[in-house]
Amino acid sequence: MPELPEVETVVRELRSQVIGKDISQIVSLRDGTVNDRRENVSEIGVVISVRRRGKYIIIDTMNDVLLVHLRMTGKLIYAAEPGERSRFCRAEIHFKDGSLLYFDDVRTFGGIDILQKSELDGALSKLGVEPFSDEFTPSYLQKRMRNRIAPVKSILLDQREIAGLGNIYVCEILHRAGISPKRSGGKLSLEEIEKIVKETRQVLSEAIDKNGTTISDYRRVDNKQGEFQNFLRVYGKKRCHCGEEIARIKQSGRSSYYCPSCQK
DNA sequence: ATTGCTTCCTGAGCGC
DNA sequence: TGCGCTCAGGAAGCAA
Repeated sequence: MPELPEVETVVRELRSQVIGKDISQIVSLRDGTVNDRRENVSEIGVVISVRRRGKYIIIDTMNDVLLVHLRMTGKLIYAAEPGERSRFCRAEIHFKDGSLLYFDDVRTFGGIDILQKSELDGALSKLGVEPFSDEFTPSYLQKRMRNRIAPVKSILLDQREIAGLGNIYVCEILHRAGISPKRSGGKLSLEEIEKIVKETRQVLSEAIDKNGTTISDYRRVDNKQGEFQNFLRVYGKKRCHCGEEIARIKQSGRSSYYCPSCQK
């Protein structure tokens, strides 16, 4: 499930593959995957830059902008020339030099929006702070947690509060911070909030260094897997390093893994 | 304003 | 071998 480290890995790899290339066409192989929201449909143009905001991939071109979200099972796979499509290929981005990006997506939740540059800010306006920005401080998080009765797990997953965290990394962050996912956000001490901020940056940095976590579908642009799945401490685990059995509970429809002994 | 549930989708894994 | 069931979950939409 691509979260910030996986999307960041894809963005870095896309930069080295597609910047400077001229888009010839975008082929939609399934209704709903590609959404062209421009008023005037014309040449998209050369790729100027590739960026990330939360879990969104932003591909800036000369004339427009492509906003890609991988959701659960989306992948962007580079090929120097057209070959056999995967069974789950939903779209293709073709370049004038003959190379292309396949957009594969088993569960079809992901998509590619083609926007006018002026629409981009609006499309991203609801997203909260970036974990690596200066705005993500204990004081910011404390304000967002204040008086909240919702579990800290749910608040950290909310993209309007912090952009980029998903189920796997929130489980890992709370485990490293020693905080139970069941705790109400409003009941956390400043010291605990400081730990969350520190461990968020730490876990995400380590995961980016390992090119993300491949549990099932996530792949890099060259179709390789990430390696951080080998360093997970709690997500999908049976036993904690302390010897205690890892507990698994459902919180708003998602699995939370935690160690009842290490996380209070 | 906050919260939590439902929905979208399809493959994998499991019991029988 | 194959059927039916459950599970995985990001985020929008909606109801309370």
